[in-house]
Amino acid sequence: MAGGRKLEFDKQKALEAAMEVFWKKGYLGASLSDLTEGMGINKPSLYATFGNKEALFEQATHHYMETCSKPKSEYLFEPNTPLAQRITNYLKVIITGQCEGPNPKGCYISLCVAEAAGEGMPENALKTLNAAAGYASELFLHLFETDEEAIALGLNQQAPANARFVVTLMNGTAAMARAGTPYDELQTVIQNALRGLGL
Amino acid sequence: MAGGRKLEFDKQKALEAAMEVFWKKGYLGASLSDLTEGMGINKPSLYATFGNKEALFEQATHHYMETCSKPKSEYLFEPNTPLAQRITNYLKVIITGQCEGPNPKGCYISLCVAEAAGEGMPENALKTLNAAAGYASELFLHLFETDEEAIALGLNQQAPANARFVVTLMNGTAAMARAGTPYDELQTVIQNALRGLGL
DNA sequence: AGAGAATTGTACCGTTCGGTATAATTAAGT
DNA sequence: ACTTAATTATACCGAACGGTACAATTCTCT
Repeated sequence: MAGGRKLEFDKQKALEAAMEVFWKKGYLGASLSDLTEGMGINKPSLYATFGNKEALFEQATHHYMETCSKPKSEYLFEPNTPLAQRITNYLKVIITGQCEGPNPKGCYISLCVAEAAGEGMPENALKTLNAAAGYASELFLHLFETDEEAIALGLNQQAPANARFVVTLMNGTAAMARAGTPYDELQTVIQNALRGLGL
Repeated sequence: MAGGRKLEFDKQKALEAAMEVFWKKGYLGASLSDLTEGMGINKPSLYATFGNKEALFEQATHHYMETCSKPKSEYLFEPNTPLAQRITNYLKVIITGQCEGPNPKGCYISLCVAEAAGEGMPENALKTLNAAAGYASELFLHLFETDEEAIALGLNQQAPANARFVVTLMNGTAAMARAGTPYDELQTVIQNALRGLGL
């Protein structure tokens, strides 16, 4: 036995960088040159560490869901907080993530799903993407179906439609953010959304 | 003097086909092979007739706005029709266009704007695209600021925010439609949208 | 019929694409 | 020190990219 040369880069940092490249360019739009440059490594290192472009995309997508998407859902289930306030807090942090910070504008998933409809995306990347795309819908469906206050307000009666409305709006804010709309202008749609839900 | 060989294809039909290719693939995502195949012509014919890929995109975008986008706005200004009904009719035909018919799913402009944020789009294509992207916002801004019933309802007081809400939602339905959501499921957001506006 | 103008198909240009073979490095274990 | 395992950089692969030169074809006008 004998251990070889050490990795000269941080695997997590490289994955984070790959996520940002896909977030900015999409899957097909991100070239290997874009990726290796953003990650600060060479092609052979990329292939040895992550497999290939498709496998890297799957890992980057998983990383996005775990670090950027899922953590924000806690705002929806904060105890001792009215439903309207929870949804407001959630949408605020979602829109903030779409408009501000060091990451690219918009939503990683929304962008890649739009890209995927044009065909040319490999099979496993598609599967990973579709699984991620369903997360927000199921989140709000679960909220409207099981939350005590949501039931009291009757939001559970049309839970699928209500969930679709919120998810549709979040896809819309992602598109607007990507087009350059700043947070201050986009944040106002939250009030309209709450009214649209009857809150 | 002397006229040469006749064009063997219908220029308008070819432009229509190019529009569909860009609608499905985006600007960068549409290769010349995609375009020539969809249009049924060869590359030299394409370059002789439309200039180059960028010029073809500008003409296809213009064609989209004139034939798909602008005609639908008449629903917003139909006389002797309540505002809520006009907006409902407009959104219904918009969502129908995003979900059904022979064209690709979603919105041509919304897709290309999302693509443009990833850089790599040439300058003139960007300018054409940004001009087209502002159309819907200005349309609803004008509606909420000048429509008699809108003013009576106070929608003119926050016309920019109300217009942004509707445009955001339409970008959202475009994303949902592109992801495969059928018309029947998407149409329900119209009611939420009207409530969100206070109608 | 013949000359000139325009469109056609084919074949090609340099560049970039995703992916890899190879050889030079760097480390650990004996 | 020496072997072995792992990572590095360079250079390359066939294919596809946007775009074009060229010759053959098809037309109008004289």
